[in-house]
Amino acid sequence: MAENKPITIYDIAREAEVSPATVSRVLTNSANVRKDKKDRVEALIEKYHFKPNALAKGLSDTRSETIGMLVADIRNPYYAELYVLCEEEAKKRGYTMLVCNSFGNIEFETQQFDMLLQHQVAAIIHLGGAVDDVKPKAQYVSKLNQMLQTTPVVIGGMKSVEKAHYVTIDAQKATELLMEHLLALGHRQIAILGGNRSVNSTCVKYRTYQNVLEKYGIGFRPEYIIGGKYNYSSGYDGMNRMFDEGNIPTAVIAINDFSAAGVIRSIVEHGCKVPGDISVVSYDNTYLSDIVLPKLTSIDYNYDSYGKILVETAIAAANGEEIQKEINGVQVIEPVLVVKESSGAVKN
Amino acid sequence: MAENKPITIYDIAREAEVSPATVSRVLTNSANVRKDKKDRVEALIEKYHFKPNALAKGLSDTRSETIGMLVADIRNPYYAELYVLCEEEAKKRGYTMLVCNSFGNIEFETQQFDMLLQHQVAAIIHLGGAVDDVKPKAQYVSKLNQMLQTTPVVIGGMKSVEKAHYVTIDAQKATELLMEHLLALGHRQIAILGGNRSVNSTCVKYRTYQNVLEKYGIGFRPEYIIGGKYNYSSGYDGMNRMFDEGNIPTAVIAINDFSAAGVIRSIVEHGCKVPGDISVVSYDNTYLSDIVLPKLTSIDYNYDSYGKILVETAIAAANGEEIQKEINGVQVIEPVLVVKESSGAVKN
DNA sequence: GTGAAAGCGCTAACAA
DNA sequence: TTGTTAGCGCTTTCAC
Repeated sequence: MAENKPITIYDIAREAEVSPATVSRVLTNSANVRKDKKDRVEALIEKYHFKPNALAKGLSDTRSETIGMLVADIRNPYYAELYVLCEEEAKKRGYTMLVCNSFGNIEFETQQFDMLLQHQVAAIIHLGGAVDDVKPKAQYVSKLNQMLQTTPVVIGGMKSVEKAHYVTIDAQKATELLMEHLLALGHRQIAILGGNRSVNSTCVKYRTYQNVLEKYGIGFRPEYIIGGKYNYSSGYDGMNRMFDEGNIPTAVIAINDFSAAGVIRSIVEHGCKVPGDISVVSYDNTYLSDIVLPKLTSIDYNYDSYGKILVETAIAAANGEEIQKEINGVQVIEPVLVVKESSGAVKN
Repeated sequence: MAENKPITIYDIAREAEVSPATVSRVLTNSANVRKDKKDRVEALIEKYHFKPNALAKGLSDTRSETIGMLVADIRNPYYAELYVLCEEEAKKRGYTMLVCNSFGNIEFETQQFDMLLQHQVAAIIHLGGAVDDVKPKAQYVSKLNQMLQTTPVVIGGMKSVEKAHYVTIDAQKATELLMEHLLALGHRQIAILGGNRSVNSTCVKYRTYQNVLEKYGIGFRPEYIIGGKYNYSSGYDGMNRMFDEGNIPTAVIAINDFSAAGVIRSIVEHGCKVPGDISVVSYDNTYLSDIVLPKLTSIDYNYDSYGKILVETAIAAANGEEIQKEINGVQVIEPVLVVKESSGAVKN
C-alpha cells in the first residue's frame, strides 16, 4: 500500500553534494546559487519528482500561502462560480484555496472557521451564511473579532465589524435596474418573491422595491411581497400562493435563479405563459438562468472582477497592505442587468 | 492588521504549569492526564480559543488527516453534490477535504496533483477528467503511478492502473434501465445524444444502447447517435441537427442533465412537446433534473452511498487496510432509474 | 556563494 | 501520570 518514504531536501542535498540550505535556496529562488550546483539540484528535483512538503514550508515560513474560503453552499452555482474564479486568481498569485461549506448553520460555521484557522490560512474569504444577517448573531460577531486578531477576513456582505474587509453587492442598484426594466415594459403589478427579510441584501431589495414603487406613484400592495427561502420550492410555493389567493401580478422579481425557476413552473402549471402573461426576472444570473426556459432576465455581478477583488483584497490584507480601492472598509460591486427572454411588455 | 502572535501549546503549558507534552495529551486525548491538570489546560484552551496548528501537527504526525479531491469542475452539480457528501463523511471521521478542479486539462491536472501531494494528503479522490479516457494519456498514467508510490488514489471511473482503487458506475446497467423504460413506453425511434466516445463511460453507454436495440430486434440508425460535449449547447445543437436533418426520434437519451436541458429547448423551439411528442431522459439526476420543465426522468446513483464509499475507501487505503467490498480493485455503484415527467408513452 | 544550526508547533518515544 | 527530548521538513539567520 503505497509506503515509500517521501524524499526530502536532505536526500536531494546529499546526492547533489550540497547543503540542505542550498537546495532550499534553489527551491525558493531566494538567493544566488552557483550555476553548477543549481543545475545538479534541479536535475535531482526533476529526477525524483520532488515536491517540497507544504506543511513544513508553512510551519517554518510563518506566512502561509493558502487562503481559506467559507461559503454557504458550494452546490449553489453562485458560490461555485465565485469560488472557481477565486481559485483561478489565487493560483495566478501563487496561493492555494481551501474551501468549505457552512450550510447556513452557525455552529458549523464556527467549526469551519476553526478548521481554517488551524490550517494557518493567510486570510479568510467569507460568503453567505452569518455574514448576511441584518442583525448579526452575537456568536458570529464574537468569532469574527476573535479571528481578526490573527487573520484578516474578507466578507461578501454588508459591513458589520470594523476591522474586517467588505466587498458588497449594490443590492439597491440591482433592484432599481430590475424595477426600471419592468416599469419600462409597462408593468405596474409587480411582485417580489422569495428570500428572508432577516438577510441584509434581501432586506435592501424589499425596501428598494417599495421605494421605487413610491417614486413612480404606484400603490404598494403587501400581497405582492412573498417571503420565503432561496430555493426552487420557495419560488414555486410562493407563486402558487399568489395564484391561489387571486393576486396575480404581471411581473415577478425572484430573489435568485433557483426561485425564478420555481416561479416559472408554477406559472406554466397555471396555464400562463412567460413572459406573455407574466414576466419573471431574477438576481444572480448564474448558469441556471440560461438553462431555464425561457432564459431568465437577471442581474449579473461581473463575477470575474468580483472574484478577483475578493482574492486581491485577501492577499493584500494578509500582507498588511492598505486596500486602495476600499472606502471605509468597503468595496462595492456594480450590478448589471442582462435582458434575456423571461421579461416582456405587459399584456394589455 | 491582525498581527497578534498566535499562541501555542507552550504558552498553554507555561500558564497551566504543566509540560507541553501534557497539553498535547489532552488535545489528542491520547493518554490519561490527571483531572486537575486536564481541567486547567482545558480552561486555558477555552480562554484563549486555542487551536493547535494543523501544519505542525501534520508535520510531526507523519500521517495527515486531509483527503485531497480532484474533480473536473466543481460548478457541475454532479461533482458538487459528490464533493459535499464526501466532505460530510470525511468530517464525520475527523478528516478535512481539500478540493480542486482540473477543468479537464491534463497539464492543470498534473499541477493540482502536485499541489495535493505537497500538502501531504492522506489519499486522493479523483473524479472526471483524465480518469475517464478510454485510452488513458501516457502523462496521466505515469503521474498516477508516481503518486501511487506514496499516496493511495481512489478513482471514480474505469480501471486503468493496477494499484489504484476504483469506484465505478455501472454505465451498462444505467443504459439498460433507460432503454427498457423507453421501450416499455413503446418507443422504437430512440436517439442518444451528447458526450464523447473517447470517454469511457460514454463509450459503454453508446455500446449498450446498440446492444439493447439489437436484442430487441430494432434496427440501429447511425443518425440517432449524436456525439458532442457534456453541456447545454451540446444538447441544444445536437437536437437542432436532428430536426434539420429530418431524423426525428420519439425519444432521446441525453448524456447528462445539462445536455437534456438543451435538448428540451430545441424540441420546444421546434414547436413540439416533451414528453407528448418526444420523450427525453438523461443520466445523473442532479438537481437540474428537477429545475427543468418538465422534470427529467433520469438515472440516479444513490449519491449518499457513493460519496460515503469514496471516502471510506480513501481512508481505508490511507491506513493500509484491505478494502473488503472491493472486487479486483473495483467497487461498483448501482444506478437507479427515477421516472419523472419528461418521458411518456410514444405518440401514435 | 554556501554550510551549520536554530527554530516553526506539534507528537511520540523514553524515562522517571 | 508526567516531563524531557528528539525529531517531522523546511526556511533563515549568521558565519565563513
